[in-house]
Amino acid sequence: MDWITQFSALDDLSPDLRAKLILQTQVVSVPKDTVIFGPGKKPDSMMFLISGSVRVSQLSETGREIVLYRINAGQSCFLTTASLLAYEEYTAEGVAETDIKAASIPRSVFDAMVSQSAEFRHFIFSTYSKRITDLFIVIEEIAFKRIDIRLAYKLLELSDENDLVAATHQVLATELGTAREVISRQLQEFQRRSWIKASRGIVTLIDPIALKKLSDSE
Amino acid sequence: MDWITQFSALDDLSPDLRAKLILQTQVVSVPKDTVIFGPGKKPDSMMFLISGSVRVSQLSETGREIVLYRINAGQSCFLTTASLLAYEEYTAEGVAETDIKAASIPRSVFDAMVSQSAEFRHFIFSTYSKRITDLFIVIEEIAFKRIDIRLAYKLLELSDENDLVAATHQVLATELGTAREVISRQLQEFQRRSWIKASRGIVTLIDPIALKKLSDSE
DNA sequence: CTTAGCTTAGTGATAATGTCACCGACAAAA
DNA sequence: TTTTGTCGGTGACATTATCACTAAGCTAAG
Repeated sequence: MDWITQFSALDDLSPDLRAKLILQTQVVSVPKDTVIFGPGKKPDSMMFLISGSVRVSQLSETGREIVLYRINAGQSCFLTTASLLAYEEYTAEGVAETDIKAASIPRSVFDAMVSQSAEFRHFIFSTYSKRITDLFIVIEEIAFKRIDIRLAYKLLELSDENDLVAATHQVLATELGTAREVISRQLQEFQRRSWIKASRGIVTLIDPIALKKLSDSE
Repeated sequence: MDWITQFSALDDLSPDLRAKLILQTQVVSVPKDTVIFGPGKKPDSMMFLISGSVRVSQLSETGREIVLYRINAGQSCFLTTASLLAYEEYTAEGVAETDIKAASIPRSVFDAMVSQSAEFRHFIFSTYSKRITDLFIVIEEIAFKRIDIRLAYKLLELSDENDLVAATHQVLATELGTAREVISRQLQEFQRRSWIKASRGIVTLIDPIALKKLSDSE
């Protein structure tokens, strides 16, 4: 199966370039929880994610952590790209959140594709642009938004079709870059208002409307 | 005078591409304090900064603001690039901190250069990479570092050869994404310890060594 | 089944940071 | 010289972070 079909942004790639790209890349599988890159672990090729998701977070010296964004299927991992192109060191870490499949693209092939295909260029620059937007949003939120608003938003984001959030307080704290105790206390407050029901490792949303209202209140 | 000489990363550009680039770009002058791009103000071309500096900051709905990074001479402004390439809307704002000169590059010329020159590609990707690193650092600092440490660092960064910092408390607050009162109180504490002398619009560093020591303390 | 050991969550005390409302000091312009 | 706007100071209070500890729930080994 041709992995490029997963990348709708590359639909318009010319047949010969498409063939060339497939020929020169390799599909790799990586098990869940693998550290793809991080401090002291340089990626060895550029990754285009075919299935699964990768969580990218920033680590602090003090052991705290904040989730920056996620790479989903059909997106390229711009940190592996940037890391290989610009020889910069990053302090961020990328971890496979699920078992993943990715196309591994050598530097030289990447460079050739950028040179030869306007579609490929557009895809790459769009990816960069999207990530930068994500980072801007993270900055705005941690700098200016109240933690209860951010938590309400995150609960809605992480909830499944049954309004369940399978996450420990610590995981939620990491998502928002705060401390576990802060999350525990906020969840107690939400529970007191009957917006959620908290149990070990699971948060049940009872009143998602109320949470939505809070998360929207600037 | 050939503006490309200001961009050492483009030294290796081939003579014909260099000539082409100069021919197809326009050098523009922009006075200090001009808003180059921002919410509701899209840039109309990509900018390569020849002289001066541009301050890029993120605005919040509540009127607060945080400085994300600066573009200096010899660097390209990747937000104008990203904005024109990816049609994304950004909430960040770019302001000329000084009178500036910049090379204005049309989209089509940019695309052609990326296609035809490996050196140009490298320059562009390096710029992107550098900015992302800057944003990572900002996130780490606002999420995990104490404000006194960040302020000490910023004072050292902004001080001139006479250990003077020409900035109001409000400006320092914006640099760090915090409130003026917080800065006022921290400066009072620094002054109490005889590390600085504060007067209207000016901070004099009396003991930069002590400030350095604080800013280095994890 | 029971208990030991680990993970997860709860709590009080205190520190650090942010917010609000206001005041006074200073400086440039009228 | 008066007015006006910018800048900085302050108290009261709210929010968030940190620290040290306890307790509760889950799992697996004895």
